[in-house]
Amino acid sequence: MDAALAQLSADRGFGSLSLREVAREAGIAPTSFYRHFAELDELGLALVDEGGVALRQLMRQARKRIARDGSAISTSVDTFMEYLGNNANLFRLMLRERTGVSKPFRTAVKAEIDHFVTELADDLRRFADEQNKPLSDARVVAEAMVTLVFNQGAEALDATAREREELKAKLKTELRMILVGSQALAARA
Amino acid sequence: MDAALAQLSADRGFGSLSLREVAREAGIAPTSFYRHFAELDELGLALVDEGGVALRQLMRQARKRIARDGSAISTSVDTFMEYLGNNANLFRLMLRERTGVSKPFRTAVKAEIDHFVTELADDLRRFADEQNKPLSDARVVAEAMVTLVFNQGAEALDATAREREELKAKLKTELRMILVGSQALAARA
DNA sequence: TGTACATCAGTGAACGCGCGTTCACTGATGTAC
DNA sequence: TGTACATCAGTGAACGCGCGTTCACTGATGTAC
Repeated sequence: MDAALAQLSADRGFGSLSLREVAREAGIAPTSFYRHFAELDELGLALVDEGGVALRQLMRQARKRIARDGSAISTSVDTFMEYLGNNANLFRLMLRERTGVSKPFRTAVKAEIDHFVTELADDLRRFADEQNKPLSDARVVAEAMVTLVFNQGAEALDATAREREELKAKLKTELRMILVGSQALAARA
Repeated sequence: MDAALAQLSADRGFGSLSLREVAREAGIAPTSFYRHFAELDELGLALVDEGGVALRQLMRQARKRIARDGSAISTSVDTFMEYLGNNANLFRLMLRERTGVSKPFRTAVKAEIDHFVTELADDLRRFADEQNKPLSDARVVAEAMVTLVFNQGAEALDATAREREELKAKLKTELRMILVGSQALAARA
């Protein structure tokens, strides 16, 4: 699994890996691969699972920091970007396969993201209650936020440190617009 | 080019096409391919150009309809989805290669989308002036809108008619949140 | 109008290559009695 | 504690396959004079 991850990059997707390449990188004979997985996709799906674990860790970490520092949007974005840097290839895999060519991959990644969206929607509702600022369509808000975060994340992966900071600032602005917009729509209704 | 487009689907990306497959579909010998393009990627980039043309048509069409029917967000989303249906594989290509594995493709698609974002930002500013409702960060608003539209578009491509309607409704809500949010942020400043 | 020539899209045979997968086999480690 | 056996991760040789690309060649269409 490490060997496969190591070969991912902006220019190498999981789909372009061959079993023989992965085995070479892992330092084993191609035939030995079958001792561990029935086929290459099985390894890929195991990696997606790992990605899901990383997402749940990320969420717990963000919650902890928000409880301590406040500033939910800014703290969340900072935490996300930090995780992105530390697990670059795992996120690369998730981001790419989300809209990739293999249905099992798309399904698996979407399930992980869906779980993430659900948790975020819960947090948003709780947050809205605490602050007494009602939100309209919390689930839709959460989906839009996650879409924007993941898309900017994909850009950030291959950006310079300077560009990364700009992306973070832009992303925070976008999330604030959605949050404020949702509050405004709730107030109108 | 038609032969290549015809082979794209949810489960077939451009990257998984072989020159021999395309030639077979086109009804010519593999060697004849070289009479038209130096390599397969050259054909792909020609298709991305076609996609850019479709995007510009889409924008003109949407402007015309908005001038006639009003309701900018709703009309734009409807027009986009209609185009999506009529040029499914062209959009599939753009959506996939935007974050794909080949740098020339990513660059080409991003250039087309960037152009689209710039035009949308102009429209948003003009619209804000006419209605006398100032916007904050029109460019950021346009980018967020385009990100959401394209992502929902990718989902819509393989959805049933019923799911498509839900996606449209959700997308309109999301765009409204961003627009209203941007107006609210401008009002606060 | 005829003639000579250039261009152009097409062809089939052939090449070397990396691929996924099968097979029968090896030797180390773990387990039962 | 010793012995017999099972399990497990590993191996190299071999297979057939589809691939991109080259080559020398064909015949139709377009162009110059």
